[in-house]
Amino acid sequence: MKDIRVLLVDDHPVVRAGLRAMLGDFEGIAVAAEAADGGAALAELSRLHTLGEPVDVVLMDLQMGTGMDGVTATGRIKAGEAGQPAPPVLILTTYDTDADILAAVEAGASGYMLKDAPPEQIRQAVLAAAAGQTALAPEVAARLMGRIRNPEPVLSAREIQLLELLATGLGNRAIAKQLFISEATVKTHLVHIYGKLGVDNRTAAIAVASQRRIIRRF
Amino acid sequence: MKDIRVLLVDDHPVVRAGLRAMLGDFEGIAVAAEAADGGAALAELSRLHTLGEPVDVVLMDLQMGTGMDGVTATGRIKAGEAGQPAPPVLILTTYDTDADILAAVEAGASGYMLKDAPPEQIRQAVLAAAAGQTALAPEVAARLMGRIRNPEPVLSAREIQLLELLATGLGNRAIAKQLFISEATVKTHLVHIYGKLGVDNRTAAIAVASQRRIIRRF
DNA sequence: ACCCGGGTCAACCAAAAGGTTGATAATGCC
DNA sequence: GGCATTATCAACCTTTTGGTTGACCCGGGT
Repeated sequence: MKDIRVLLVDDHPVVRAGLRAMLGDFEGIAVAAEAADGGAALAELSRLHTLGEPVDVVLMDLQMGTGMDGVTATGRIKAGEAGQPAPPVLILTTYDTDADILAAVEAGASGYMLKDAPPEQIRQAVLAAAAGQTALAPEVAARLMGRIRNPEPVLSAREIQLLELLATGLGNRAIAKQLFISEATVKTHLVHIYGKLGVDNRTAAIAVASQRRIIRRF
Repeated sequence: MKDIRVLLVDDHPVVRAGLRAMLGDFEGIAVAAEAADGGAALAELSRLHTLGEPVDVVLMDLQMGTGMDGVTATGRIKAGEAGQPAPPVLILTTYDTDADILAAVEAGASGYMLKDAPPEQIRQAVLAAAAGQTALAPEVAARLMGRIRNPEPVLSAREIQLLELLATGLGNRAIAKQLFISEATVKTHLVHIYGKLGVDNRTAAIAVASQRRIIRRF
């Protein structure tokens, strides 16, 4: 049986070395190439494709220090930009926030693993991905289950808009002026936001909202 | 010449494998042991110390998923809890915010490197640490230089500590309890912080501080 | 010895934010 | 037509923050 050919995509040389060593120790898995960001990954895939040596699985980090991020790259790979058929993309990242997971799945990822997973788990995930199956880390699966059972309150567009101004440090009066509404309305919105986020002051609201990636992060 | 014996401390098996492979390729450096968190690191150091095989350098991550974090572990190593003389601790982490750097240096770290550094840079840092010198990543060094040239507002360590609690959404009373100081003192610190950052409320302070990478945010 | 900056605390007042109730209006859905 | 949701505003009150002044202690440097 031929080895499963893997493309590593991660901006950290240390992590790439670790995966190379780890995967190299496994039977039936070979590291075909590496890339430091999404753009390089697309280029590598194209190159290998035209060489007639397509990769079977892409192991992709989400946050790259510089260059194209993992979600974008996944989407473009799945769109066939690096040759058809597009290989399965297995996300291997550090964080497991709802927004990250959803974005990755929407982009077409066929798995989501965490970097602190034991080697055996990563091996299983690569095999599953190569076989066309999906592979979720237990932690990730558990979180999705919890979310389905108990869906978190959804903020309205207006509330998110307010939250963004809030995060810039504006006071209620300034926010009111920005949005052409009265200060009273701002306060009403804030009360609703606090309720939905489970907090009782603006700084905590910002902390929770940015942690859940409801608003942008710096 | 005897090899430099290194202890790896990182909660990610992947990263440990990467460092093991990377350092193993270098002449004069050998990985003596590994640990998945600060507690395990202390235990390993003690064990090796009593065996008469002390390590020469500790390569330590800052944020461990679970267990004792890197700053705490560094402090306790430097306090001699794992045998005297305490080995130099080289921080190898992902983020380079003022808060992280200051905490590490205060705990007694003799270097601060970033995980996306090229292998050669990491090698140099390990050699420097083993020789009793300090080793800062160029990015970190540049930031410190910029701060020296610029007499811009320099926040004290205490003020940064406050800022971090602030960003979690705590009120003044809660912050006071956390730091074992009075609410009056918290307010005094806040006024100073506002002055230095050029703002007049807590949310704006958080916005500015995270934008200037004084504190870290998700 | 002296001064200075950092950290600590207190008292006071003004301003802002938080919490509650209640009301109006537009929207979309069953 | 009713119903729920969202957005809007007001009045009222309590709590928290912000701003100021002044004070004490400690450690480092001139």
